[in-house]
Amino acid sequence: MTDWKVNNIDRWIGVEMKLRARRKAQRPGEILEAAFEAFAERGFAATRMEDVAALAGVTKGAIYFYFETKEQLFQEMVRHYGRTVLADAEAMLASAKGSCTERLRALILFVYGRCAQDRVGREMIRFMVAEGKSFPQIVADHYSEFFAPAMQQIGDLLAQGAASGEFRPELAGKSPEIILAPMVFLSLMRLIFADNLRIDEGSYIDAHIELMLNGLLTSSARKP
Amino acid sequence: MTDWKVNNIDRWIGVEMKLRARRKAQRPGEILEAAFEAFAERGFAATRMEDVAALAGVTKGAIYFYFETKEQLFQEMVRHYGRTVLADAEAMLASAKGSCTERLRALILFVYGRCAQDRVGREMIRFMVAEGKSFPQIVADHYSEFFAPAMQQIGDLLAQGAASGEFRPELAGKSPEIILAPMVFLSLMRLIFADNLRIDEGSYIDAHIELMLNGLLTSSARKP
Amino acid sequence: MTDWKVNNIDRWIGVEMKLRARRKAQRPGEILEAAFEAFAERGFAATRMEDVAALAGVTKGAIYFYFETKEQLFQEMVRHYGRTVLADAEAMLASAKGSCTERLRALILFVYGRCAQDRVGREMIRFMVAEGKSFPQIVADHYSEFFAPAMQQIGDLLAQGAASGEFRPELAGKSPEIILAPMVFLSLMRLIFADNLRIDEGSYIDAHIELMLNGLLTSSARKP
Amino acid sequence: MTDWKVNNIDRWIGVEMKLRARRKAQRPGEILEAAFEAFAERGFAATRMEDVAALAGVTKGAIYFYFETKEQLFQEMVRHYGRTVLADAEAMLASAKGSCTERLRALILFVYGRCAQDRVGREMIRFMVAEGKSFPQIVADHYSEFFAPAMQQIGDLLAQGAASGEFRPELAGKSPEIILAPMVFLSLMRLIFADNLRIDEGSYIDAHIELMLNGLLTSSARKP
DNA sequence: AATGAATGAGGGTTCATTCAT
DNA sequence: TATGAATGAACCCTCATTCAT
Repeated sequence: MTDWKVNNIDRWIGVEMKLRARRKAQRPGEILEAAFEAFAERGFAATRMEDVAALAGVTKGAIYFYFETKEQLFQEMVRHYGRTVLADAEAMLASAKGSCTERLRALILFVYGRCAQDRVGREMIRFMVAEGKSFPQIVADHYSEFFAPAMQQIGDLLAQGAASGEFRPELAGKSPEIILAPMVFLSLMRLIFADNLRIDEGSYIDAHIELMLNGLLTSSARKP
Repeated sequence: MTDWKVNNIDRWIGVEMKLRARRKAQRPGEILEAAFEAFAERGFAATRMEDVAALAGVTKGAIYFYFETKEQLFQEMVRHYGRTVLADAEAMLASAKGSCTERLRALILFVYGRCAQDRVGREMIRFMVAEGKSFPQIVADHYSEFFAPAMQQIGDLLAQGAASGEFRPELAGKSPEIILAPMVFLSLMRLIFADNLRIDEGSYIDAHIELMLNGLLTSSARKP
Repeated sequence: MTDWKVNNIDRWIGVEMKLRARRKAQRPGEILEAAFEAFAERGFAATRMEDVAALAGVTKGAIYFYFETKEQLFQEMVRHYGRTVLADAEAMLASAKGSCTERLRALILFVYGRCAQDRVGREMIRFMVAEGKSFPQIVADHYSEFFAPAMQQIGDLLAQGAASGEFRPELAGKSPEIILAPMVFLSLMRLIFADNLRIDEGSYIDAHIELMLNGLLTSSARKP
Repeated sequence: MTDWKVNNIDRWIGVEMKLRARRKAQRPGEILEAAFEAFAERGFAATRMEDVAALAGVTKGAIYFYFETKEQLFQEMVRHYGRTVLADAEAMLASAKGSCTERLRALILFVYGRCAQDRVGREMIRFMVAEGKSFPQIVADHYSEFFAPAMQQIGDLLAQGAASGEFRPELAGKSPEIILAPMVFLSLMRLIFADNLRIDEGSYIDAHIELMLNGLLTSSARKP
């Protein structure tokens, strides 16, 4: 056996091991991605483990090495994709400067980017609507981890604006959800009508912001 | 044989006949109702024909006397419950009087009653979101029969208001969807969070209307 | 009420009653015909009672007024269509005149007409082959009522021919079935290949008869 | 732990491994065999996949790992069992020596062995008769792959015999099917009457051959 | 770690049969 | 007599899950 061969085998083994190790570490993530695509496409009940496996490039059995059941796979997938949103929103808001008007405008734009324009955020809504009844834990988590804090943040911002005289106090105190509603509405329309929806997103967002600010601002805070 | 027996048999026969005839004529409707409840509860794929049958008080086989397949049952159910909404909206709008402001307020309140507060309307949204990809025809129908005309109506009303000087023209022309968005948002939250949602509907609707009108109205049209 | 009306009603009733009476008497036969067509087309198991009913111009329930079960309907149908064949053969043979050669020729031609060219006779073979295992009684009946006596008849005729010096005795005594085999073979090919079978029936029958007689006849009985 | 145990475990593992590997490779064949038995016994429609599975020693689901549908299972089974027959006939005929008379005698005997005495060949006829209308492709295949070439072969042999002066030309040219008909007839009788058929096969075959040759041969070719 | 053959429970659908009308 | 709505037992097929390899 020559040195040449030994060296090459060693090198091959090294490469192979790294590849396998990397693949091994990535497998769960790949499966979660595949699960997202599959469940988003056909819903929980109509998706077969084999669909997920095929998308992930593995076979059915491999999934069961990482996830106990189809239900657990779904739950972990939703949790995986639902994690990061809120933290970013808080960071964004904390670093934002300027008047409450400017910060509200920035917040709305930020959430558009995260929830309406990002497909993942949109599909989360679909999962909540379509499968929420079968997975109450997921819904509860989203409520306490995302929905309630988000409303709280907007409420706080509105209260600040009312205190500073920027926003009309009789509106700012009520139902902060209304501020974000048009964004969720757009997400929903995209979920339902997909490419058939003919809405110019730019002007939709502009109209949304202008209408809200127009309605919220006190006379003195308005531009002349 | 006593009078008692004769009378009771007669009565029984009479009742029975009426019941039979009545039930037979009502069967399809009863099955559609049961299908609505079952599909709304668990989604299309996870609902068994036996669930529907049990809810309708018949056996599995009986459903197939009226509906060819599970898919057809679902489609006819959605069509059945989706039919009447728009006609009413048109009638309402045609008969409405007063300024555009008043008519817009009336329209929003009407749609709340029909889509957000009525469970059927709400579940229709769920069907669109959850099963739309598997039933594109249903989605297409709802787009052309409900969504597009509804947007058209609101757009017309806004244009009238702009022409009459009631609404700010730079807002009235854009994205009429935004006007209704908070209503759809409320429906969606109810679909997802059900009884966990702590929103006072009355003040939510008030805030919605006030904010929208505040945003839309020209300075001269505002109340002093 | 006028005479005119009375007379016409009477006449109508009379006609109607006759029609109904005639129909009533014909119903079982019509159903048996329908059963023959349906069972011949798709086999016993794959034929639905509704198929039979539709062909007979009645509804499913009506069949059960005349026949207890699907099995009984099938059995009575086979019995109905299997009845008449043998009696005719005997009559034919009894009245036939001439040499054994001529009578054999006549017998073969007769059976061709009854079994190979007649669709009913052909389909009987299909029923025996396809459903015989599930209806052993039918098979047993056909064996004792048709097959065995028919073979007996041919055997007798062959024996007569051997005794009279027309037929070679070493062949005439054995396996009379062989004489009729080509006819059954033709039936079978028609059952299987239907219209795809390109066989000239006339020359087939001629060849059959000539070959058999050639084989059977003694040198002295042959035509010069 | 004793040697005894070690040895036995080893042996068990070895046997088991071989069994598994062997069984896996044999599964499709085993299922086809089971399908043959089941479909031959009860017909296509009346046979349940569970029957086939039980005969094959697996469960229902396993069959669907190898065959898409019941229809495909049936078709592949028929194709599987229908394959080899004709090739052998050609080989046999090519290698046969002697006069046309001798070769015809050999051919008839060969086909008896393959079609009448072999149960598989017999049941093929049943499948054609009973299920041919539902599986026209199978029938077409058998016509072009088996029936037509077989008739061609016999026709050729008869023509040779006529050319060589062995066979009477006026018979040899017509309907070669007649030569084989008694064999098919015997198959058919066995299919229908099974064990109730009292025919001595040996003398039946003798009679068949003698009668045919007697009919075919020219005076000069006959034995004195 | 991964494969994939195999299981078995379950669901959609069919259809022989019944029975009130 | 005849209808046809309804039943309920099967049957075909699917698919989550397991496990020997």
